Amino acid sequence: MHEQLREFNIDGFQDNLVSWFTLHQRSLPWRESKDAYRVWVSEIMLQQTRVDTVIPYYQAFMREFPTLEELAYAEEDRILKAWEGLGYYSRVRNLQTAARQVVEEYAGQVPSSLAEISKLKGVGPYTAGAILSIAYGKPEPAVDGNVMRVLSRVLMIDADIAKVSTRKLFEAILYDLVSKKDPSAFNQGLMELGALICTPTSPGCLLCPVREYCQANQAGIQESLPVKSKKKKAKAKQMAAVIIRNQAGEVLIEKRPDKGLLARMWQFPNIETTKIETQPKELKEALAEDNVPVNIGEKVQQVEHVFSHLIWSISVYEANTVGNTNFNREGRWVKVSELEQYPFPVSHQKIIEEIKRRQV
DNA sequence: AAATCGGGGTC
DNA sequence: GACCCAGATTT
Repeated sequence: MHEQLREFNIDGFQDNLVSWFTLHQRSLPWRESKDAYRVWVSEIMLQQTRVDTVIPYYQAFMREFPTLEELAYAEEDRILKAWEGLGYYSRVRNLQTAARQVVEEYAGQVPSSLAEISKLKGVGPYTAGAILSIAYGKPEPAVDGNVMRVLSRVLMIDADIAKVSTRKLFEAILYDLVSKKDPSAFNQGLMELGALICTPTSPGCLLCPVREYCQANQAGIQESLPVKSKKKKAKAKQMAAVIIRNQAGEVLIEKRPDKGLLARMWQFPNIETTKIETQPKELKEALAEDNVPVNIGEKVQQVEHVFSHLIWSISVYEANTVGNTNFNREGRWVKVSELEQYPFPVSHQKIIEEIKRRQV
């Protein structure tokens, strides 16, 4: 028994939590079935993403890719388009890689052992535990941000939840604490409690089904837990992007590199700059290098876009081709009406909106 | 262990 | 602005 659970009423805590979850759980689309593929997709989508944001994406995704096999062999632009606007796009590329793994190595059956499921691309400690407990009823810990907040308070633990070592501490505790009778309801109950009652600010302790077991509540310090170190703030990047039209009135788009930020999403040609004044000249030179001779026109838009670790400040210019072009990257000339077929990051969707505004 | 990787809701 | 969100991977 883990030392943090000495004198802790494990059975009472489990019973209250599972009963509360059974009675008060929200009706969510991924709770309609225990199918491992459906549970898996939902868990990947929910990583660092709110339930309300995920719901419409999940429903559309399951209509588009109803089975593991259909996802495994879909075109990459289709899966990125289905993820467009959700962020952390490597999630869906890893999900497809893993779906192929399951089809080819496990005959299409999502593995049910911790060792095997953990080998799947994009399936880390949390997701492995979530799928194993929810889809297969296995008593594995599933430690997400909700669970760390709830347990920090219940067991009055002040370790920094930003650290990996703290997540491991909670996993070790949960091996003893998780219900062996209903691991699915227990794990989902912990997360549901964190989402509905044991919230980051002003938790609803008066409504909490496990208040009698909560050491932080008894000490009156629930609002000061969990402890989490601050992350440093985002860095600003100045960019210049360009809407280039050819003589057919088409615009030039390109695919981003295979790795890194927004990998393999589409975008308008752009460069990083240091000075506003020289942006038109720098754009013209960069495009000439890529065999797209242009005349740069007016600046038509300023896009500010905030990521978690950086801020893009994009000046957007218009341009027209001069003579023949032979773009030496992965690019495409497309009609404005065709832009919506390609997956763009939100920052460049803002540019598309501006193009459409200026057309009407 | 720290940095990277999105986007949106909330206070 | 800062924080948070059913985190995983890379450096």
